[in-house]
Amino acid sequence: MGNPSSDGDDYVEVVLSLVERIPWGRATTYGDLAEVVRERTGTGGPRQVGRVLSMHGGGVPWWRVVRADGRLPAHNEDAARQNHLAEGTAMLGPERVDLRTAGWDPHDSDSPNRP
DNA sequence: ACCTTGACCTTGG
DNA sequence: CCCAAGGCCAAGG
Repeated sequence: MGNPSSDGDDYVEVVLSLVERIPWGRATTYGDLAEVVRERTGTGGPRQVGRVLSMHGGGVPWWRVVRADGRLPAHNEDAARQNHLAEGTAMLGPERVDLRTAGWDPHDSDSPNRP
């Protein structure tokens, strides 16, 4: 049943809950995340995911969400880099996550993937 | 209702 | 690899 409080809050909750599930040392993209969120809430896109993280990302590992090409978030690249370094995330360059290895698909949030 | 902005994506040169 | 253009979705002025 729906929580009639507000759809906007629901959207935010869905995004944050998914971001919290991204495993240590892995990463996913705004686009893939938005795709799953859209299936659950019926709305939103990559930019909306970015908006949510910019406003409410303080309590979740936001640095594990990167752009489609693996580049770090466009406003906190420095902090993101430090976190990935600490997590030992597979990187291609100093500013790019290796999604081929560290990529995590929010669709398969139940099982491990991409060894 | 129109226009601008933004933690985006994809394609083409 | 770098750059530009068009598309996309919602919020705020």
